[in-house]
Amino acid sequence: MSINNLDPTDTAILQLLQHNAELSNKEISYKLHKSIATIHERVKRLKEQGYIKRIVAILDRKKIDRSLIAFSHVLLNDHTAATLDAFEQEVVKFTEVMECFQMTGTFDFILRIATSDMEAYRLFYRNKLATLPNITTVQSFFVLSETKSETAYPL
Amino acid sequence: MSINNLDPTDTAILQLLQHNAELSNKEISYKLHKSIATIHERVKRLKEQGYIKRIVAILDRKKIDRSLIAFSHVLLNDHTAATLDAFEQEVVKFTEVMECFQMTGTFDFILRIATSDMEAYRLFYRNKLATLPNITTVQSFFVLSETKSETAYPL
DNA sequence: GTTGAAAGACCTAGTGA
DNA sequence: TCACTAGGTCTTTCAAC
Repeated sequence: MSINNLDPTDTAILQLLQHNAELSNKEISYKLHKSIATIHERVKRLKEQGYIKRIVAILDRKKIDRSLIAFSHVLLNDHTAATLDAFEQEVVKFTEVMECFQMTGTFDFILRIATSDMEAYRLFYRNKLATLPNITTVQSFFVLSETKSETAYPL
Repeated sequence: MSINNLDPTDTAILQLLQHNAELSNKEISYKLHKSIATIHERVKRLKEQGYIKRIVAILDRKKIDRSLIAFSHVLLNDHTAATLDAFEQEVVKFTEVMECFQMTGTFDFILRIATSDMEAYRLFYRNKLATLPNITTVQSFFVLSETKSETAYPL
């Protein structure tokens, strides 16, 4: 449940793999002054126990035509479980929706939307998001520039 | 520059690796009905050309004591280049700041903050974020639940 | 751009310390 | 946890198509 299950070696391994999962067990063992067998065992356990959810390739979104990122704040008509569930169930199906969080505060959801450009966002908004039932308001904010974008948590 | 440089094989490789970068060239070659050498060559090129920025381990943030995610909207006093640059330069140093985007609209930056709990967020806010110069307002929104969180862009 | 083959590196499980 | 072993798999290169 907690980070307290992890000793300094586990933590160091996670730290390394968060930044570069192409490191071989051999390279990690060298960096951490441990045997290959130890690293192999640790990594296997960290995956089995779910600390490492998956290993993925991070792409340059500008090179694959996803230059525009928008954050959209969605407010629903009512907050019954049925309405919330129905919205979540539908919105996650849209491929433009990279993330969906239910929030505290003055609105219900934050969506992170990735599209090629403003026109593509407009089409997404008109033809997909705005067609969902029970939406009161959608407020959209657009990313001008990305100052920091990190997938690795400090440990 | 564009996705148009990519043929269907490249696209398929990126699609696979975005979801699971542990796939071997052999497994990919089997899935795509190509030779191992071809896949090897393609992946190498996709990395060299920057389509694949890096391969990383995605951790379960709740297991490593980063249960609370906040989105913070920051408005600065003025919008001179010097003020914007100074803010960016300092805010990215905070390890709690996972992402920082400069935005269009009614505020200047969106930060995604990861902390262990509300008390840790309070400390971050009081001792780090609020100490930066030229901040007019900070509005914070907290994640109740994560409905979707995807690193893979559709291709 | 693609292929098969071949050498070398790596992974993985097992043993014993 | 470590060192060592050994079989199997994967990576990487290259000549050839």
